[in-house]
Amino acid sequence: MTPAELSQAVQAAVSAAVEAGELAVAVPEHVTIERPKNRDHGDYATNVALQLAKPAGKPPRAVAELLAERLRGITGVTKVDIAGPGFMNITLDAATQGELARTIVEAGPAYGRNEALKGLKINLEFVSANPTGPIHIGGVRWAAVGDSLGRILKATGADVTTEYYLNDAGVQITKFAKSLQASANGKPVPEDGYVGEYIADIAKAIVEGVPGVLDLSEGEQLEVFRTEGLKLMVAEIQRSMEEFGTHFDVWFSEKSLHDSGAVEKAMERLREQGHVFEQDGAIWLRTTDFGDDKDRVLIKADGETTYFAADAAYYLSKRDRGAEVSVYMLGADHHGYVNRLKAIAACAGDDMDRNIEVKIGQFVKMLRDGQEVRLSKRAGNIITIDDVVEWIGVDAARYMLARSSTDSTITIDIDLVTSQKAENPVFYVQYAHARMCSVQRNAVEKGITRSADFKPELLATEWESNLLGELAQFPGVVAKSGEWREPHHVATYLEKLAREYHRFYDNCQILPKGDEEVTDLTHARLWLADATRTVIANGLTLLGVTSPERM
RNA sequence: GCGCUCAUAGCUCAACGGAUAGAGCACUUGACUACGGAUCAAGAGGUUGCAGGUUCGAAUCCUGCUGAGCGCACCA
Repeated sequence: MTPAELSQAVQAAVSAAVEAGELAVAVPEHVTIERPKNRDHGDYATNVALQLAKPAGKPPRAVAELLAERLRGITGVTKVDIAGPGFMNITLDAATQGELARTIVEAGPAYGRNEALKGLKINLEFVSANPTGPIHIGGVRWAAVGDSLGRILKATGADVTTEYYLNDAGVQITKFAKSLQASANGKPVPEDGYVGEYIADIAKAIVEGVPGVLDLSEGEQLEVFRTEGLKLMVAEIQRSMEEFGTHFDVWFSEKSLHDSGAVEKAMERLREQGHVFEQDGAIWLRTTDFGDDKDRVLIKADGETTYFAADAAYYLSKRDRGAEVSVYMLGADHHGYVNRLKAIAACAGDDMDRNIEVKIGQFVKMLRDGQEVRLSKRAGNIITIDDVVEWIGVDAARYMLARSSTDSTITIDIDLVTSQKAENPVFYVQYAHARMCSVQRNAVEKGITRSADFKPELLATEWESNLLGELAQFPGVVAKSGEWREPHHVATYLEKLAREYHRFYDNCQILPKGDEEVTDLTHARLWLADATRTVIANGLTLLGVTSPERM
């Protein structure tokens, strides 16, 4: 029996009590079933009686007693205790719990998928760093978190489009082009230009790829450096993302919004909604109607459209392409945009509490020898994605960046994460997987094939029970991560699961020792080990981390 | 000045408003003639920044304070 099934059973018990006239309450839509920290409290616990006590006008323990009586009649439930203020502690029999191992193995990669967000169309935009340089560490965090979130949302039934917004229009691109041009001509970097070896690399590539470029007039040259530089920089970003295992369904060009007239159309739509006005020769959007601290300019007095106008057009583009929810993942230095972005949605007539979500990610620090690392050879005073991959590898980088809440600033100690001796969370989880693969290899060597005749009731020790209980949590964890847009719960979960597996492994011999007989217990434990391997692999896949068979 | 985010073990981080706040690292002590010791077991380590409030119950929600990071353009 899974927690979800148990939850339904409790709901049914509430319904039955209501129908019997014993409880005058509305049946709750969700009944929380949790795994008690203290196993003396049973296999599962629910606080539903505490929640229903007030509306029912009865003491919590009395409500609990009504429900407990009904739950005790369910097959597989061996005990229902009432504890503390009114918790119901539920104990299942071993066979009912053990059956889960078969369910998981048979589901394979599908175990964990759920329908919590079934059919919801979500646009997930992340990284979106300016194509004027390599992706820096903040962008790397979003690549890890955003890509994982995309995978989790898909597993949760959502219809997700992942997207990278390329700011390929505007003054920063001109600055970038001028920096390339200066480099190609052996001139010093212009005021406020971009510095770093990558500028020289790209400039050189352009000079080699476009013969005669340096013979063109200054203005013609600049155009070549603009278009070619952009092309090369975007290609490099795409390569970096690809190598990082991060996939975007759409690379959306800001320039295309301007070129296609989408910006003008967007402003027209906002005007129809009544939030556009003119003042001091400029065109404004009255974002203060929806909580922004000042109104925003769409068209400057000189006739130029602003970046903000493109943002508005971009939001509407996402909407037009079917997104019910647009999720923006921004760095902490952009938190000032939250209100204005949400105001765009509201000004367009959307629900700013539902149709748009803005997530803010805090900064990442990297340490080596106890000192913060700030410098990158290739790009001056920033750490690039390639630096991170070179230092700690894709798996460790993705895992470490995705395992913490984006609300926390995080510090990654390069020495810890790369050390062969020091344990670290990535290897801890991966090792559990490799260990199970090893057991399976040994089983094959011994000629043991997991029997279809599975006796779940044999998985009865506390270690097996704990492991099964943890395995049962997985679909709920995935659903929660998706609903809350917080991938780190998957990592936290995997660490707990790996811990339970290692405990099981150390206390429960799976394969026969020496010339001992192969027993039903051998088979039952192989089912359990295989189920655990499946869940760890599924979880690591959601994080975009590999599941090695050997380490 | 205004606003956003954060503050949990020596360090890095967890904890749907729930029971005794948990892991890993580091530290102490044990366990390989058993499937991988990158593991396990035991120990030590906390006034959840401070002060109030809400309630059956607060690290979590509210208010104030302190401290840190960031942001407050007709820039992008």
